[in-house]
Amino acid sequence: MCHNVPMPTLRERVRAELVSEIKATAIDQLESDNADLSLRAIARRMGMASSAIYRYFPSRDDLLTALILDGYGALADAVTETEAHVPRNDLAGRLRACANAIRNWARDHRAEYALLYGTPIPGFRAPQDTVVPVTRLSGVLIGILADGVNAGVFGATERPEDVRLTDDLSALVEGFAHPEIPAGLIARGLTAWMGIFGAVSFELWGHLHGVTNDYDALFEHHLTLLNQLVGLQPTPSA
Amino acid sequence: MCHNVPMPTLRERVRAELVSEIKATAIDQLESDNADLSLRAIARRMGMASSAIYRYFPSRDDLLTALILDGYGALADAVTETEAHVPRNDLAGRLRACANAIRNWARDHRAEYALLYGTPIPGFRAPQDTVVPVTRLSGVLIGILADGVNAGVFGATERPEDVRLTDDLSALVEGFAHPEIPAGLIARGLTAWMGIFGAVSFELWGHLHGVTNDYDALFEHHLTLLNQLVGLQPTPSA
DNA sequence: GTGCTGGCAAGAGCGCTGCTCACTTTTGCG
DNA sequence: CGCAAAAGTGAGCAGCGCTCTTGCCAGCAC
Repeated sequence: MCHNVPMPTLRERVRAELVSEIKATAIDQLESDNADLSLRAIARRMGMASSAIYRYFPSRDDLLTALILDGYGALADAVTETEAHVPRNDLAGRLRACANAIRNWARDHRAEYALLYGTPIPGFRAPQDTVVPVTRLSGVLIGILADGVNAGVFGATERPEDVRLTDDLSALVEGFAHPEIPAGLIARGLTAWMGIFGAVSFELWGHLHGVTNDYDALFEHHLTLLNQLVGLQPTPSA
Repeated sequence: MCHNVPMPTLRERVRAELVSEIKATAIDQLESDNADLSLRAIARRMGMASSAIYRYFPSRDDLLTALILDGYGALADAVTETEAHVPRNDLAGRLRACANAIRNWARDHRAEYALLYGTPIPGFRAPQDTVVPVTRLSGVLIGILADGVNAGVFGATERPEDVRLTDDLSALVEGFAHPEIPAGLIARGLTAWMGIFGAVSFELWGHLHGVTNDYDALFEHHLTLLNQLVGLQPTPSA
């Protein structure tokens, strides 16, 4: 009865191994074929009976939900890792790094990005489970804004706006950011945030086809505009 | 052999009727159930054999393509119609009207919006066919920018940027807009455009859940920010 | 009016899917 | 070693997209 002691049985270890192999195969199938994933195809590729999959995932939607959860985590990892390498006082650079990390991760994991930020086809995507990694991701942006408030970057230009945020978000901001971030600045951050994901989705879904061939340059310029929209200077110190 | 004379045979008329009834049933099914559309279900609901559908649409993807095409047209209609009711010199109001028309249409046609701007699941979405209504939609934005250039609204503040647009887009701009629109302004318009669709998608796909309960206010403020980003004053004359 | 032809509908059928269930095999603990 | 729990199997059900054969029936030539 080793309850909370993380001593995995060999059974449990091989089970976890198989679980992640199933997920890897699923992502591989999603990524290669643009078709939707098929449990039977996964089982076929893994050399096991299709019914055996159900020992590990009770349904196809549960597999998808697991993939979505992993995806949010992986994206948050990529963003935090990239953003951490930027000097803390280079606020604009940090936002750029976040946006580029999101874009690069999305381009490298098209299918997963589609799962996260594409059409939420079925009825799953349990919000209770995804809230943790999503909070982790948005926390990076909030951290940038908080540091900017601390540094007095936005100071005089910002005036309170009429956007009412939920108590959840207010609590989240309070939890993440030590200083108080004015609601107007949060709103500007949201505009930038939605602009980033809008641009990434537009690029990936082909809505920029025929607009430009240099997606990198467009995105860079996009970020410049968004940076000055939230009130961040290109390079404050360097 | 009434070739180009639009004299529809009674056969052709009832056929067109049935085609649009199939499409309506498909959209209804997509809208009510959040499931993906099933030709058999459509046939079942219309009281006909499933194989009969194939007389009108050679495949399920062709039906989807037709729906996407109609969707782009309907969205372009809604936007142009709404934008036309705004005084021509109220450039910011026209952009607001476009954005609100997009958002309202998306909220009223969730499934169709998902088809247009969600995950492009299969391999279809023939770009050759969708280019016309898409051009019609983007032309509205270009028209606003062109009128702004004519009025000298953006004048001094705009400097050339390093975003290289495709020849296609340049030709499109030339075709639509009589004056020359600087590439930097086009880029700003694109940022606003992607910001609008990003916000609409975020709202519809539930990514603003727990952020705010007042989506209207957030979107309005979002538009204010985007308007001042492209350099449009709230109300230039009124 | 009769015969024919071409579009329309129906239904069986193929291979695929998610999923269930009865069953056998394997595994690891007591 | 014995045995229960877990893992894996294969048949089977209902649904799907799609095809093919069959039959129906309106409209035109004569």
